[in-house]
Amino acid sequence: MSSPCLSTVLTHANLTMYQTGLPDVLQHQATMLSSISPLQISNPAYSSNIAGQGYRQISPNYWTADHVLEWISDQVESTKFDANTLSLANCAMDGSALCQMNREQMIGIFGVQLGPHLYQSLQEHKSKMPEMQMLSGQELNETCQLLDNFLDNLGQNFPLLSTIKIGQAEEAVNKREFDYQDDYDLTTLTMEPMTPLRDTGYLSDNHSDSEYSSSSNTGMFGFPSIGSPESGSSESDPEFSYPPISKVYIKPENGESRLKRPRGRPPKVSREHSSNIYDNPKKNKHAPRGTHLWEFIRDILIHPEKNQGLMKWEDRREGVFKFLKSEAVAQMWGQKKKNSSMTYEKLSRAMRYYYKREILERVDGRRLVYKFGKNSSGWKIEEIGMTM
DNA sequence: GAGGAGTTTCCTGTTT
DNA sequence: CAAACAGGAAACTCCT
Repeated sequence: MSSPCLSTVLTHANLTMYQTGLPDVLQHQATMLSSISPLQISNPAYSSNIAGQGYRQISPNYWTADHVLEWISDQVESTKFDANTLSLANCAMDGSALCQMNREQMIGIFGVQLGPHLYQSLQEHKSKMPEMQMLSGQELNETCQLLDNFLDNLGQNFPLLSTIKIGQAEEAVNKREFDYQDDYDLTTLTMEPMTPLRDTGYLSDNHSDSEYSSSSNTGMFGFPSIGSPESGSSESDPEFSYPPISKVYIKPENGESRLKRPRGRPPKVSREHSSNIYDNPKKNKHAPRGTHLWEFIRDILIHPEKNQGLMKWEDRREGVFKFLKSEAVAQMWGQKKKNSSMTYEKLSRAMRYYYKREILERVDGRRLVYKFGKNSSGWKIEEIGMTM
């Protein structure tokens, strides 16, 4: 995925966000928002995604990565800038990251032509939303607190959710049980029937009802960071972010039961219950095209705010990296692919396929360590345009 | 509808 | 001994 046409990807991102994603989001919001206070709803980070109104009504600080893309797209159009010369990896950031950049950095990233224009535009947007700028500290804190409580409650039914840490909220909220880095440990989780994670290897059969039925996503992380809620942030991944609140899939609509099989080889149906794992009519387990594992991994690595101790660079220049929380990363990948039974075991198999394609290189003798290969892109400091 | 890409799942064996 | 690694095989979805 070296450098796809920006406009194509932007279009894709918007499609994903506003067409594909919206019904889900709305549905899920309808379900969830009753438990969320008006404050949360008034939080621009929320409303933006609920309404899909784009970045204009929102302070740049709260732009999601999709908003940023949308904004860049508009600026590209208005300046008649040739988007093909833009690296999408450079656009993969959310509003808060964007706002931290000074003019020179923007020029460095977006070039002398587009950079100043973007900077100017950003300042204008900022000045239009002064009150939004004030919405930090306490209000954000309260929001996070509410989310915290909300998740606590939710966590009673959905154990994994209680392990979620709200992206940037970590600064605003006391760490406590949210602290993903410290507390998140899949091995300690009890997978209730609804979260059919199997750490024990290949006892794979009973994803049965749970995995493919209504509360299917419950075993996943479920939260966007406040700064980049449920939106995309990279070229490869319009949806990339810490995942949105777990979607609570309610029911098949209008009886249109699509018996969609999950992706990949079906889990063995023998051992315990060979129930209808495909009974669930609603889930399409396949993520949109353009979502590749290596890009997902790369995006975690190049976005420290999203990394949160999941992975680290061993050798930044050489592209050597290490999984620190392998199962957590696998869970996130699974969340992204709407597959709650993803494990590091499976993820690593996919990683190994990259050796052949030279997207990754083998690092012998080091566990959980991989290296980007010559057919990967978007991770080098020069490509990204800023130091991490 | 065929075929390819990119996984996902399962499995057996090996290495750390 | 457990966890990670390796890689074959089959199955699956999405896309062209």
